[in-house]
Amino acid sequence: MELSKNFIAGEAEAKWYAHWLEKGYFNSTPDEREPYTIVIPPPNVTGVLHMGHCLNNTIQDILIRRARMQGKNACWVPGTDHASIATEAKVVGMLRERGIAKSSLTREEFLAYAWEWKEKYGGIILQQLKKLGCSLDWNRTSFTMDKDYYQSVMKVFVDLHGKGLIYRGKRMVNWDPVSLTALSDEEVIFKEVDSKLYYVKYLLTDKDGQPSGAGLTVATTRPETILGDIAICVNPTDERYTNLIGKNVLVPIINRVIPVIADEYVTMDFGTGALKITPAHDKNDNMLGIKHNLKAIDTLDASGKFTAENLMEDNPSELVLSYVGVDRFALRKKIVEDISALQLIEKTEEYKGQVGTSERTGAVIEHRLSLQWFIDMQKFIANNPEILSAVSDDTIAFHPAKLKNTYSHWMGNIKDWCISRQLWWGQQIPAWYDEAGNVYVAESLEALHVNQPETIGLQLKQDEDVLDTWFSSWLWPMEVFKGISHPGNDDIAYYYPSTTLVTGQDILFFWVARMIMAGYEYAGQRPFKDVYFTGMVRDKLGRKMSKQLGNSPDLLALIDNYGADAVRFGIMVSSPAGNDLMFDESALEQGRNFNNKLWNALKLVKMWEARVADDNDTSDTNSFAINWFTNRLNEVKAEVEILMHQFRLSEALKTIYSLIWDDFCSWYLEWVKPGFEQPVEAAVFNTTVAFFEELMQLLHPFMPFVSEEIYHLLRQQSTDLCVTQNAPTIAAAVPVLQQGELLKQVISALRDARNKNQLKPKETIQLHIQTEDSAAFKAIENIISKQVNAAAVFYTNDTVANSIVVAVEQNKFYIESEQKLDSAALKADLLKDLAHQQGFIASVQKKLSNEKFVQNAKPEVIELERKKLSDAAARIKTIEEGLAGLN
RNA sequence: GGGAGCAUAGCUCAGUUGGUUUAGAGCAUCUGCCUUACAAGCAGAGGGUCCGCGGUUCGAACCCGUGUGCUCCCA
Repeated sequence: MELSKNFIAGEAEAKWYAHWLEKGYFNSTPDEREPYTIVIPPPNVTGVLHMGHCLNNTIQDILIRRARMQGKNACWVPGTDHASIATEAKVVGMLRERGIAKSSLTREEFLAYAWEWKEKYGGIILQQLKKLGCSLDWNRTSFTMDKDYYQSVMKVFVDLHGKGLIYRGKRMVNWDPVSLTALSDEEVIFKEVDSKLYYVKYLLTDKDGQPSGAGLTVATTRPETILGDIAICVNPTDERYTNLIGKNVLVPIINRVIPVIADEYVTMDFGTGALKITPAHDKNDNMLGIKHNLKAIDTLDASGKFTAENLMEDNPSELVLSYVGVDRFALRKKIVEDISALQLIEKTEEYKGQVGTSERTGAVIEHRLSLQWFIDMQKFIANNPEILSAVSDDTIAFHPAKLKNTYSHWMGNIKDWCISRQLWWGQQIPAWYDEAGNVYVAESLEALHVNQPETIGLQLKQDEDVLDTWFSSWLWPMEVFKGISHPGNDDIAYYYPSTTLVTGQDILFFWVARMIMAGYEYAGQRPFKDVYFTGMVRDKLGRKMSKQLGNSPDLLALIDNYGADAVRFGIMVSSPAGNDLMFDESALEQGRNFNNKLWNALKLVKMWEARVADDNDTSDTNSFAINWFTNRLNEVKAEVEILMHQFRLSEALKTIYSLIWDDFCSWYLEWVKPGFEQPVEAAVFNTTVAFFEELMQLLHPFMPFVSEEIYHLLRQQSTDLCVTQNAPTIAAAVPVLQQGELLKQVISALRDARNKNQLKPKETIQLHIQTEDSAAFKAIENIISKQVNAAAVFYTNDTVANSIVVAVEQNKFYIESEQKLDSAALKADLLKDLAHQQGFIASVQKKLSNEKFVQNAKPEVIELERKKLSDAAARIKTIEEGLAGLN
């Protein structure tokens, strides 16, 4: 069969993926084998595959394919997340383009559009994962809004509510005035922005409440909230203000009389040391407001526009009423102007401050008081102390382990989790209100009527809000096996807890921590044994990938250009565990070149097929080569096993790459390669094919397509590589490996000497070997002469005059050639080496002559130093002989 | 403001309880080769104040202190 010039990735990918699916290799059902379970971090249902997914899922596929080849029952569960905020934003955007406003729709109409959108775009991302070669059990595809899943979320809400872990409360929340919803702390991104610090004067009042002329200056970045001020706060130890504590001041424009109070919270050296308190619009102010029992006056509505609704007690002036409906940023300007007109702005300073923005819409968030549902996290953790201990004692092992600190630090400072979102797309909160405002919680209205018959006949209205997306995805490792909706079923009993979770560091708190919480609360055990955290994929300049920068490559185009295996190789070879990854397309090129290298090695072996010798003779040289590679392969298999166990995937791949490219192709194949059109020994051919198969097996989890293709082209196979079980690893024989290393060193040193002396590759040499072990060299002299282009090999006990001398360990090699040697260059080279050796020997001698070293160091260390000394001395002797021979 | 981490070749990174030749790999660079598997290749080479300073030790890239620079998380 004629093989194409290069490996054609696209054809192999389509062919093998379809074949694997048809054979059902990726499907798993419980049996007597040990399970190896991974649940995919569910991507957003309407998302498309990006580099982060590529990294993440390649890693998962490597782990799951390797487990499958190790005889485990490998189960990798796919699925998607309904992603309430992101998806709703997309649907709203789509409707806007069609000229439909969300506000003109009923909830049911909107949800119909959303489902339509989901049916159309949902799952595209899953198709893309197939392109990457991901071996997911597609029969198990889950979605966080599937009927059972939805019901399990309801069940958990009701359960936690019943346990007193969920409460409803008016709290200060992060409010996104664009999407009109509360955000959890984790959804707020702090950005540094240039703003201004305004110094505003509040006039002191006399006994009659009239302005006394004197004033108190407050520095603020948010003058638009001034009309909600309820107090001025100073530090009680601040001598500048002690006489003012207890006095009253007037709020500019609205002329509300407010007190000056004292609290240690206030930093004396920020601004003027006096802080205005606006409990409705700032978290810290709110905290102070509660402490000092102050009223909160809300002056901004849900969309961040001014409202006078709560100002009626202040008899608002026409000026104040003119602000109604003005957006917060315009309002800031207006109020500054108006206070300025009252001559109450003392000065303005430039200020760099941190501003919270919404992760989804980018809008500057407001702190806003609103009625939300919360989970009492302290209590939750107190009920399940394993949430903390499991991570600290490695019951759940984090890779890299440094994230354990981050986890425990976060857990130690945990805040209650706001789980309600003012959206429609998602699980609607299962709470109903009667006309009197009483709240009833139940899995459904029917359930409510059954549980609390007194509610029958009441006018009930369900809570408008939905639950935070993470309130459903924290159940993922259980509910993909229907562990919540159908407790105790065969799947959950077999697959849970899952083996490894692979996810991004950025969702450690959002998701990983909460799955651990849910795992202990609802399954009574850890949700996974190991967590492998990936870093962020950045571009080669270290920038985050973003649409604005346009530095986010189109993954499918990359797969088309380089092939899926090359993409997998490229992303894995440059991905240190847990660190950010600088993505560079040249890594993919390396992957494609590797494919090609494999392909060419295959072509060589296939060429031999027609020329296998009839007899069964095997030369000593070839026996040596085979024996060496057998052991080298065993050595690397053991190394890879350790690396995989430590989740050092990138290093495992590099190790395999080097084994194939360097040891197999550059050394082994060259050693056993017959001369032009010469027959190949039967043993060489058969063993080489077997080696090649083992190499493909080792590589398969990383590069599944090219390995499967080559495996089948090597010879007729009875099964597929994808499910071929690994043979147990055999310990390598060290002496054979050492001999191989010596041979490589000799060849490299001789080639280097040839190169330095500008001997043309085609020019043959006479090689003289001076060694104490000529028998060892006789077995491999054919390899040496082939590799360094020697016409003849001699053994000698003496220096060979007018030759290039090369020393490797205790052995000396003399190169004789027709070409005249450049003795000056040779001499310079030898002198340089001599100086290096002498420097080295001096440092070793210094160590050995140090009595304290000899007394304290371990015997084997001293022994080693002695060996270094004798090796170096021998080497110096050789160099000196070489120098003498040149003169 | 609080916490965590990082700094090794031009770039990206290894370097296991402190001792395995005065530090390794891949990529990039340079030199020579179109050698019948492979120029998407082959053979070789050069390149480092292990961030600075101080300390512990017989011995430090590794441990301790300190300074500098960077990154991330939290407020």
